[in-house]
Amino acid sequence: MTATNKQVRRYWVMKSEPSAFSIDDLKKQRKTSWDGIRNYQVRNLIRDEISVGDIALFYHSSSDSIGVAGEMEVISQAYADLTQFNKKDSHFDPKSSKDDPTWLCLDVKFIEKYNQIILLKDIKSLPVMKDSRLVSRGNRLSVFEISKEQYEAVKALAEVG
DNA sequence: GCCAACGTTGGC
DNA sequence: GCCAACGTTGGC
Repeated sequence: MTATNKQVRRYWVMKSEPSAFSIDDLKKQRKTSWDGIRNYQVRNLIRDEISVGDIALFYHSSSDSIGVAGEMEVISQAYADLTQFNKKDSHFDPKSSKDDPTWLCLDVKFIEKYNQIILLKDIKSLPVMKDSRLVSRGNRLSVFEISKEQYEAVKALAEVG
């Protein structure tokens, strides 16, 4: 066993409607289970691609100020999302079984809330974001990857304020 | 396995 | 609240 198993940190965007769960909610709770994912592409991403230690931008969608509200860190691997088994939960999935759960979630912890939301319209003006899902119309993935350069460009917008 | 209909997402 | 985009479902 050599000490060369350190992974390169990857960067993600995770979307949430702030009326359901916002950066302020995460700040208060310090960490949360990012559950309710009901899209196969996103499930496969969190299962196969996202690692503990990765960074995710917290994106507020469908709200008065659409954009990136802050940052969080992934603190667990993917595991079974319990809401799929709860009949009273809006994410209940009658086709899923406990032996072979269809849906997964993972845990994230609060890192930072930006002083102001980095608005989508400002993100769109960054050349480095041109081909990102973040600015593409009709992007329905609630979790997707961005490059380190893109992450840094967005973060720089938060710092100039 | 194709593809039209349907349902949901999400920016405006 | 509208509607375009697009993932999912279901009939064939």
